[in-house]
Amino acid sequence: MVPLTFATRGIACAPPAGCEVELEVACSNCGLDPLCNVLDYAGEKSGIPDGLLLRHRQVARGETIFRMEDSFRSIFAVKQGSFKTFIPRPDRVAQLLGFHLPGELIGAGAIAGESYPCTARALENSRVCEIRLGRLPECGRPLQQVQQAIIELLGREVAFNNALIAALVHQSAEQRVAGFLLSLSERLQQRGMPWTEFNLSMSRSDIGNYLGLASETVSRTLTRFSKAGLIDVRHKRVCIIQPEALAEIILE
Amino acid sequence: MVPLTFATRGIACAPPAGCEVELEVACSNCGLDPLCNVLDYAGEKSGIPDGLLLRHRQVARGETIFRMEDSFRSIFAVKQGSFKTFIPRPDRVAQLLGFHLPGELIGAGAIAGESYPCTARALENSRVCEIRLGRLPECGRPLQQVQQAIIELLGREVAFNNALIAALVHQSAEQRVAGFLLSLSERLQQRGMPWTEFNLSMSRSDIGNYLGLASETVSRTLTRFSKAGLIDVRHKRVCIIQPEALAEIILE
DNA sequence: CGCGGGGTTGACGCACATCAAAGAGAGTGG
DNA sequence: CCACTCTCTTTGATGTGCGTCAACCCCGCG
Repeated sequence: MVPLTFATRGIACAPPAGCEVELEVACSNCGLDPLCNVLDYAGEKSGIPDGLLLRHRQVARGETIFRMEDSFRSIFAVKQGSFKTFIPRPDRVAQLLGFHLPGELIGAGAIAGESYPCTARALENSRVCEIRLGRLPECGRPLQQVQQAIIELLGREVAFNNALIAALVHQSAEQRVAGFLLSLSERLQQRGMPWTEFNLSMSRSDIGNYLGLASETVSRTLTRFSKAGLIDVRHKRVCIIQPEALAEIILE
Repeated sequence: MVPLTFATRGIACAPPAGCEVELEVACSNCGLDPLCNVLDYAGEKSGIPDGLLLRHRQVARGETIFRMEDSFRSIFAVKQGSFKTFIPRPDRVAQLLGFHLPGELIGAGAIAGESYPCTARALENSRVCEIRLGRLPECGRPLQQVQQAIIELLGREVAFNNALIAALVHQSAEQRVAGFLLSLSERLQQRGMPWTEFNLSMSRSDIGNYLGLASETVSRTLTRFSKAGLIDVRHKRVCIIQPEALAEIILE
């Protein structure tokens, strides 16, 4: 069965000077790399209008990069750290839509519309690249190729969401949590980040909200996995010990 | 809360001669109308290469218009009848992804990829329009506009799926079934079809599979709604009596 | 007429939500 | 450095929504 992920993927940028490079996704591993290549951003500002590409903006933990209903301006790529996207609800607790790891895109869902359909907030101190998509025509690149890149990007997103829906609806709590852990691990691996041991930057209730479980259930399931020797959890730190066993659980 | 739907929307075609027109979606209400307009298909075959647009193909109940892994060729628009899309599973029962009503698209999720991610099967005797998307460059239309139309189409799909995921994961059986009924009704209304009374062309177990419920639960919930006077169900025929009350249920 | 597949209805059990309370970290201030 | 608080996490006890199993019903079809 398809692991629980949700996806949007990032914008290529030059690596920064003198910070923990190992925790930052390389441009070649960033989901927006294809788009950046089309735009010829790989080389330093080669003919790019100023302010069209904002590299490595710092975002503090808890800060939001856009809110629901804000008019659409940019797509963001996570370079470092992590984000959550959610729909604030007047009456009830907010509805979590997804988590975004290094190399992944945020805001792609708004491309077709006028405004962002959700709010995006940093789960930890992070860095993002930003492309002012509305100003793309200025850059003089062939629009056709840019559009093609966007279509492929959205297509992956659609395919992904379909898989996610199919997976989520029928799975037990154990399967969802196992899938969630494997999904995080796979996505980190895909972007060239450490993937056997990593941080759960989101809270248990965020995970529960995302998976449709109570936070207590998430907690219980994690400790059960830990006692069974499948993983090691200490606070927010997770180590995947037996990925095959987790995969087994998902398959029932 | 967002009602349960999933969406892809259709290709504009000329209405057929001498068949139950009231059960067939008008071109102006078809989801692919924007794309058709860009291609200038509204008028009869104005400069369209032969075989690029196939209008009003008959599809018998149970017939599949494409299977998973088939290489991508076309997007389909339902003109009449209904379809289900699903992922066949070797081990277990098939996983249902969605239902497609008149005016809605099928196969849009494959645009970015090489092959269809699911199988599409007619739930009743139906009619579809088909656009050979791979051959679009031949038509001489500005590719840019076509791409823009596709981007918007995919964007809607992404937004829709996000809403669906958010809704599905947290809802009770009653909320899911109520949302499902309202979703069907709204989608029919949107396409100018009869929407207070209509056919549930799919089986109870299809609905259950789609909503992540047992078919018995779907059945029980429907009869409960019926006894409460919210709807009227007789076999496959449904009449929505108190849409407001159903909407109320969804909001908890 | 009998047969078969989908639909309905009931009885029962379990997985997970809910409620409650105690434990553990991260700040904050003395 | 140690209290103190606040939030997040863990763990336990209890209730319930829905899945599962099983029987029966209804309708279409040969």
